[in-house]
Amino acid sequence: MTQHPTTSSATRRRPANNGPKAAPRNRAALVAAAREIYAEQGMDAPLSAIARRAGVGQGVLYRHFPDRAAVAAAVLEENVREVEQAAGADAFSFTAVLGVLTWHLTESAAFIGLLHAGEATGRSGVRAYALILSQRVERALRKRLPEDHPLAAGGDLMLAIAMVSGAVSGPTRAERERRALAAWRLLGVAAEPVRPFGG
Amino acid sequence: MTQHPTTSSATRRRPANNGPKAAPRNRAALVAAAREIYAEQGMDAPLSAIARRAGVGQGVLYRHFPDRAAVAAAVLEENVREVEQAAGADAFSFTAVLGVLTWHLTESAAFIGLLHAGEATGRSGVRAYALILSQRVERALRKRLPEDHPLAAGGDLMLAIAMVSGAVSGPTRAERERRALAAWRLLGVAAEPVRPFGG
Amino acid sequence: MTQHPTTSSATRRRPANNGPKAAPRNRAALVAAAREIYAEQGMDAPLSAIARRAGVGQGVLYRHFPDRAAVAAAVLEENVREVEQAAGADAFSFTAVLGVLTWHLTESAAFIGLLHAGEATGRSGVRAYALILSQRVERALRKRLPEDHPLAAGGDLMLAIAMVSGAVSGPTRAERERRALAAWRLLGVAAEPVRPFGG
Amino acid sequence: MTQHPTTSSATRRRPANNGPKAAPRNRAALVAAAREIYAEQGMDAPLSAIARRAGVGQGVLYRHFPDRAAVAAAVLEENVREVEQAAGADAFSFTAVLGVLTWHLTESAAFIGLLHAGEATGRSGVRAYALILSQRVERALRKRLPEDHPLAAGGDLMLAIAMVSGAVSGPTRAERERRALAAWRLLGVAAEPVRPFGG
DNA sequence: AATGAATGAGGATTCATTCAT
DNA sequence: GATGAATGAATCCTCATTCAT
Repeated sequence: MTQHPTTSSATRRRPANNGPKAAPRNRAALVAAAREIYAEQGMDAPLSAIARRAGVGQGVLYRHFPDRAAVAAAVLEENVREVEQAAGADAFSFTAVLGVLTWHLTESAAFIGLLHAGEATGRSGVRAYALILSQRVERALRKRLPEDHPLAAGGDLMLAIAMVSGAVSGPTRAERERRALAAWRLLGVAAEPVRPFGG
Repeated sequence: MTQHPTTSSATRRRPANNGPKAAPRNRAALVAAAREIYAEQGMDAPLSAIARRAGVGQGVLYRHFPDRAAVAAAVLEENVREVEQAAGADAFSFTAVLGVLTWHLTESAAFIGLLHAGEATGRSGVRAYALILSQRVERALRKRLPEDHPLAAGGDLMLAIAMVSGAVSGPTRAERERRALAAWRLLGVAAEPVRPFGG
Repeated sequence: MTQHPTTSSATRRRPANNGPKAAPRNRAALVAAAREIYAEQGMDAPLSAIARRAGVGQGVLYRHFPDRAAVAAAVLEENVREVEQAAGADAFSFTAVLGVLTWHLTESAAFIGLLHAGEATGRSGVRAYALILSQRVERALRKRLPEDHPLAAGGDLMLAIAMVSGAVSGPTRAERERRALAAWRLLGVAAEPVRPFGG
Repeated sequence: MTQHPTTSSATRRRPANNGPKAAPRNRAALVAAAREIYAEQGMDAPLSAIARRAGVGQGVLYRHFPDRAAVAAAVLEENVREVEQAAGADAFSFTAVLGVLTWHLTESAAFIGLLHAGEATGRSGVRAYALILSQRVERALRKRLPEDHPLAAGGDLMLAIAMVSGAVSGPTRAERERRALAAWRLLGVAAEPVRPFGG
C-alpha cells in the first residue's frame, strides 16, 4: 500500500536529474544554503527552506543528513575546520588563530550558537554535536595558547570565547565585527577578525 | 500530554467560572507557568503547554496576551521590573544592582536571551519587546553607574552584560552561577548574584 | 518559532465551529468513517481520509485518538461490544451469539483482521489492542458455549472462528455471507449471520 | 538504514558491472530478498529494503519487476510452482500435495495472503496476480483430488484452504504448523505439512 | 469571563519511481 | 546492464488561533 506518487497526472514532466555526479555539489549547496537560511531565519528554520534554497528536493537533504542536527553540524564543521587549519599553520600566531575564530563569529550566527552549547535547546538534538565541535575548537586553540597568556588559566579560554560570542549580535556584519572587537578589548585580549584562507 | 477526552463528556460539569476576580490571578498563573515551561522546554514550547500548566483554558491565555511574544515579554517584564526596583532602592549600590541582574541571568534562560536581542530571531516578534525591555534595563543600571566605573564608557555597559549572559550556560543553576562569577571576574568587574526581595 | 498558521491570507473565513457540543458527535462520526474507509481501502488507509470522510479536521481525529491503532481499536470495540451484549442477553443461544459474530464477520473487513491477530502487521501497533479484543470475544462466547459442543475442546473455538474469518472474503456482502455459511457448514457447526439489535 | 553517502564519493569505484550473465542471478536474489523482507516487515515493506537486501541497486528491481505487485507475484509464483510440481509428480498422493500446500502456508506469510485474495486490498494491484495464482493452485490440486473426497464438492476445496490459511497465524513456525494441523483436523481432512523437494 | 473543541496550515519524513552516468 | 542519486507527492503530526457554549 501507500502508493506514494499518485498515478494521476500521468505525463508530469520530471524536472531533470543531474545524475549522481551532482551529489557532492548538492551536498555543498545544502550546507551553503543552510548557512544562509540559519543566518536569516535562525536555527529553527524549516528544513524545506534549506532544500529549496539549495535548489534540490527535500529527499536530497535527507539523503545527505539524517536529521536536523546533522545539517547544523555540517555547517559548523566547516567553520571549526578552518579554525583547526589556522591552528595547524605555523604562520598563524595564537592571536591570529583567535582572529580566525572571531571572524567566524562575526560571519555566522550558527557558529555563535555553537559556543553557547548548553542552553536548553528545544527539540533539536544539536547539543551532542555541538559539544564535540566545541571541544575541537578548544583543542585547536590550546595548541597555540602561550602558557603565560591571560586566558591560559582553567576554563577561562572557552569562557572568554563564549563571552565574546554573547556580545556579537546585530543585524549587519559591520556591527557584529565592531562588537566583537569591543568585547575582546574589554577582556584585555588582543584579537581582531582575521579572514581565513579557505573562507 | 494530549489529554484525550473522556467518553463521558455528556455529564461532565463545566469547571466553574470563578468570575472576574480570577482574571488577575489567571494572568499571574500564566506568567509563572510560562516561566517554568520556558525553563523546561525552551522558548519554543507550545502555548497550550503553558495554559495547561497554569490550569486555565487556551482562551484565557489569548485574553491576556495577544500572541506568543507577549507571553515572553510578560515573563521578562517581571525580571526587568525587579532590576528597576533594585535600582530605585537607595539601599542598593551599583554592584548590588548588577548582582540582581546577574541573579536573574542565572535564574532564567529566557532572560538571557533578552540581552541577546539582536540575533536573527526567526519569526517570533519578540525582538520588538526585547529591545524595549533591554533599554529599560540599561536605563535602570545607568542611574546607579558611577562615572568613573570601568563600564561607564560608551556602549560598554550593555556589552559587558551581553558578554556575561553569553557565558552563562549550563544545565544546573550552580554551574550557571559559577560561570557568571567567572565572567565578571574576567572583566575585572565586581559582581555576584544577589537575590532580589520580590523574587 | 514555528508559527504555524501563516498570517498570509488575513481574512480567510474559518469554517464554522460547531462548538464543544459536537465533540461526541464527531467522535462517533470518526468511528463510522473509519469503518467505511477501512472497508474500502483496507486498514492502512490514510488517517486524513478518515477525517475527511467524517467531515472534521485532522486535528479532531488526533484529539480523540492518540494514534492509528486507537482508531482501529475504537472501530473494533463496537463490534466486540455487540457480541458481548448478545452473549449477555438470555434470549440468545450460543448459536445465535455465534451468528452475531458471524454477522460482524460479513459486515466488517476490519473485524476479520482482528481475529487474525498474529500476522506480522507492519507498522500499525494494532496488535496489542487486537489481542485484548480477541480475548474479550472468546470470553463472551465461552460463557454460552455448551460443554458438549464440538468446539468446546481446547483452542478449537477461536481456531474455528479464525478459519471462518479466513474464508470470508469477496467484494459483495452477499458473497461474504455465502462463504461464511459454507465455512461453518464445512466445520459441521450450526451458525448463520444474525443481525444484532444495536447494529 | 538510510545509508548516507560517504564524502569521499569522488574516488569511489563504480561497483563492477557483472555483465548480462548476472541478470538471472539478480532476479533470484531479489525474489529471495523479498521473501525475507516480507516475512520480517510485512508486505508493505519499502521496495528499497528489498533491493538493499538483495545487494543490488533500485534500478535493477525495476528492470525485473514493473511494480510492487509484480515482486509479490514473483515470490508467490515460486510457492505455487512447487505445489504444481508436487501435483505433477506421481509419487505424491492428494494428501501429500495438500501437505506441500500446507507447508507453504506455514512457511510464508505472503502465501497466506494469496489465498485470501478477495479482501479490500488497498491500492496495490496484487489482486489481479493473486487471482490467477490462486486458480493455478486450485487446478493443481483438483488434478489429484479423488472424486469421493469430502472437499470435492463445489467450491469447498478452495474454501477449506482459505479456512486453514485463516487459522495459520502465530509468530513462530512451530506454532503456525500446530494451528494448520488443528485446522485440518477440525475439517476432518487428513493433511500435514510436507516439505517439497525444491523448497 | 472561562473552557476546551475544532480548524487547518505548516513542517517533518518516507518512498515509489525515474534517469544520468 | 547496473548503480544509486534526485525528485516530489503523500502522509503524519503538531499547534496557533478562533469561537460556540
